[in-house]
Formats: sequence, C-alpha cells, structure tokens
Amino acid sequence: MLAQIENRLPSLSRAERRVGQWLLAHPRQAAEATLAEVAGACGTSEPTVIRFCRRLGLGGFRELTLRLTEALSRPVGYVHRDVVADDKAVDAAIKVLDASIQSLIEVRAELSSIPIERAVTILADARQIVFAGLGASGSVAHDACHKFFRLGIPCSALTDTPSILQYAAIAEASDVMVVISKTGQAPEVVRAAARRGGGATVIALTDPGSPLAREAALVLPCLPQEDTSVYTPMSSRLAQLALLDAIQVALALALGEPAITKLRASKQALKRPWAH
Amino acid sequence: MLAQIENRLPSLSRAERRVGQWLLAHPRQAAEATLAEVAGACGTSEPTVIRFCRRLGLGGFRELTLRLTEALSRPVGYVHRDVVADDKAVDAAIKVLDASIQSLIEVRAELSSIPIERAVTILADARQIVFAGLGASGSVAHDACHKFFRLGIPCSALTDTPSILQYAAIAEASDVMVVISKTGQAPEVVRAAARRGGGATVIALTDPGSPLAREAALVLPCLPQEDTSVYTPMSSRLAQLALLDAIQVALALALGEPAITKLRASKQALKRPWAH
DNA sequence: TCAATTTTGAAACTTTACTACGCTTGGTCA
DNA sequence: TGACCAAGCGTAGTAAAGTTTCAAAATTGA
Repeated sequence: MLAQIENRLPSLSRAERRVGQWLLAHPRQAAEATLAEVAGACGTSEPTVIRFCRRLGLGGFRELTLRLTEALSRPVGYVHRDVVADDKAVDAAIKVLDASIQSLIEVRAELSSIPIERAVTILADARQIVFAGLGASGSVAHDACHKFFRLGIPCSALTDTPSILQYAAIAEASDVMVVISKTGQAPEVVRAAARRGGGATVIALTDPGSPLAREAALVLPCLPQEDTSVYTPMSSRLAQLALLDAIQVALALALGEPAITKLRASKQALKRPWAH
Repeated sequence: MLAQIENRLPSLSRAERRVGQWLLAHPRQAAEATLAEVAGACGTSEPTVIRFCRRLGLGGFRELTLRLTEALSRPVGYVHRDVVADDKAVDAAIKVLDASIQSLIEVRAELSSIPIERAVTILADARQIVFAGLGASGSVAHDACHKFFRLGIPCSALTDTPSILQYAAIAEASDVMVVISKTGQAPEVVRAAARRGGGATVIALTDPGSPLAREAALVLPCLPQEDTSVYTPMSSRLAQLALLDAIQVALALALGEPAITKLRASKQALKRPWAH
C-alpha cells in the first residue's frame, strides 16, 4: 500500500501529493486519524483527501485507514540483495529466488486492495476470455489461457500486435479482454483496449497509472519494478502469474460445481494418459 | 485480538456473546462492515456491539475494525492450507499465494543440491538453446526463451510434438535442448530426447525418476506435486520459472561483459520506446 | 491574453458511530 | 405471591464522521 502511494505520487496534483507525502511520513498516525484530522494535517480540505483515496482505487477514506493499518501490521521478509559480478552461481541463484519470494509476499500483502471479487464477477459472465500481451507478457497470456480454459471457458491468447488489433475490432459485448502489460504504454495495445468493438470488457494487468489502465474497466495493479540491477530478472512476471492463479481459483469457486467437474476431468486427463 | 475475543466469550452476556461469536466466524467480513451491518448480522442492536467493544477495552467500534484488520493481516506463516468451497475470493487468493510462496521457499532451500553450475557450463557453450515443452510447460518454454535470448544466445521455443520431433532430428552437437515436462512421461518428448540427432546435449526440467530424466545429460529436479485438491494450481510451474530465472542470471554472470552489455541494451530498448 | 480545463475548498448532505433513556426480564426479599 | 431491584437490551435521538455538489480559483493551451 505505502509503495503504491509512493509510486502514484508523481502523477498526482499538488494538494493530493501533499496528502500522499504526509501519509508516507506519518503512516501510523494516519491509520488512526479521522478524515478531518488528515485534511488539517496536510493543510488541505476533506474532499481532496477523498479524491486522493479514489485515485488510488480505494472506495473512500474508510478503506484507506484499513489498508494503512494492514500495511503497518505486517513484518517485512526476504530482503532483496543485488546480484554482484563475483557471486558464485549458487549465490546468485539464491538472491534471485529471494527476490522472487519477496515479490510474491508483497502481492500477498496487497491482496485485499486488489479487486479480485470484481474480476471474478466479470470473468464469470464472459462468453470468452482473450488474454493479450506482447513480449514477456505474451508468456503470461499463454499461461493464463491454459489455466482458464480448464474451467471450460472459451479462451485464447494473443501475443502480437496485429492479432490483438484484429481481435479488438471484432470483440463482442460479452467478451472479456485481459490485457497484460508491465508498463501499459505500448500504443497499439492501448488503442486495442480503447477501440474495442461491441463494448467488450477490458481487464488490465498493468501499472495503475498508465494509459492502458485508463482504458480498462478493471485494473489489477502491477507496479513496475525499479531496475536496481541488470541482473534483476522480471520477478514481477511471477507475481502476475501467481495473481492469475489466485483469480482462476477464485473464479472456479464462484462458478461452482460445473467448473469444478471440468477442472477435475482435465487433471484426470493428464494422469499417465499414455499408460495402458 | 481474535484469541482475546474467544477468551472473553464466556464472561459475556447473551447478546454480546452472539456478537463475539459472529466476529470469530466472519472476521474478514467484520473488518469491513459498518456498525449497523454487524448489529444486523448478529441479530442485535448497535449499542450492544458498542458495549461489546468497550468490554474488550477498546475505545469503540472504530477501534475494533482497526484491531481486526491488524489481526487478519499478520500472516500466520506461509503454510499451505487447502482452498475450500465456501472460502471468500480473497481468502482463496491468499491460500493460493501462500502455496506459491511456499513452493519457492522449498526450491530456495534445495538450491544447493541443484546442479546450477553444470547447467551454466553447458548453456554457456551452446550454439543455440531450444526449449521444448507441451501444454502448460509450453508457456514455461516460451518464457525461458524470452529470457535467455536477451543474453544474445540464439533461442527458440517448441511447444508441439511434431516441431519437437523435427527439431530433435536436425539438432547439432553444440545445441542444447532444454526439455520441460512435469511428469517426464509423454512418450513423444522422451523419444525426441533419446533420438536427438548429432548428439545435442539435453537438459531436463522434470521429475528425476521419470523416463525423460534417464535420457538427459543433466536433470534439474522438479518434483511432481501432490494433488491435494482440485483447486491446487500448478504452483510448481512458478518454481520452474524462478529456477530458470536463477539459471539465466547465473549464466549472465558466467558469460561476463558481452552478455551483460546485451542485457542492458535489451532493457534499455523497453524504456518508453514510444516517447519522443 | 482569453477560453478551456483542471484543481480546489465551502457548504450542504448522508451515513455512521455513539449516547441517553426507558422498557423488559429474571431474580430476590418481604 | 407480589413488589422491588438490577442487569440486559433496544428505541430513538445526537453528534460526528464521511461524501457529494458546486462554484471559485488556478492552471494550461491556443
């Protein structure tokens, strides 16, 4: 949560940024304060604080205090240490694993501020789900496609610009397009999300402050990682995959028996299918 | 906090005890509810809920919600707990994330017994690296391909049986074929690994006891997960990805300056390439 | 410099937490 | 048995919090 505020800081207006800065400086105090107190401490008005909350994707001030107490009450875990040139292979590997574990722990911690319920609601009604992503996000799209189609929902994965644009043109209202993009900047993808035909719903797995996020009906936030070192692999990718895992499971729960049956059948089909 | 409520339960009056019991039964719901909602859910009145709070030594209802979210956000460790049918979406998501984190922690623990050095040595001399995998392992192959090609090594990903067999037939001695398969049973894949042309080196990311493992020059062990529940997503997939991340970084270290330069250049190419 | 847009806070409004008070219930003593 | 008391509880009202509306102020772009 605090990281999310810090990340959003540059894209805020002056008064709202003051709110964010004050929250970062006095998080514990903020968690127990009332709206009026926060507004006073920031030298601004109450509506500004509310707008600040909304811009972070929160329902209101009440939710902000909840998210803050949450953020303050959990310990920090596997610290990230950069890989350095004279590391032995195993040392480097341990550091990479630590970074990956850490990024998953962070997602876990932020989970309650991620609109999983809404994502599930939207996906449950989808005629088909189309996962779109370029480059490394393409793998994520493929993976997600594999995962969700096992629930019996028509799925596909599009991993190049022409396909994505073409699909966007013929999308139907009951389709859901899940767009995966770390930066959310790629103009073709943003265009595809914006000019989708038939009013298909767009879920974006991206930086919440990006142009792509603006075009989406629902944003699953995915903070762009700070490039501390060239060696840093894209561990945010793992976080995305894990988040999609989580959503798939939640969706299975929501769909109930028919989906569960299909899941079970698809698992069964893999059990030594070549033995006979 | 929850323990404290449970402890106080017997000493409470009937209506207040109902409040306590409901809170224990629906803590997450309670943390987000309003006073009126809690009172309604407990079949009692608002003042009773307030009195309940006071009796616990809290200032009021507001403080109760804070203490509750606090209690809920303290992770009890990342032990694996099965998703059950009546989990709320967020609870299910937390369990999925926990399972993923756990599986990464296990890989980290086993890291020193995984032949990363040897894998790096083999890969460093490769003329090209071909990643092969079917189904869900196909996504892993694609992802790995993206990752390693950024080091400047010719890479490709093959994700269907005919392609894999064809490639095996034309593989050269200095090629490295990385075969990814959870079970290591698929006969075509095993055949491809066995009858590879020109004596290409095979690295297998698979169950060490499987037929595929027997054909490989090097096995990166990947234990088949126990299917505790249909909801269990393929979190071993995350472990594979993280392990490949680790190997890629170790390989970059081994290759030294030229690879690092290419890595940096490829990262640079993604930095807002559309802005100007 | 002027129009358009965005940002901002004052004031009205709604909801939420909390309080005062009186009714009910169950038990006790004359 | 019946009057009284005390604890428990809820109704109704109040104060305070959060939220929305709207118009003024600031900023931006032409």
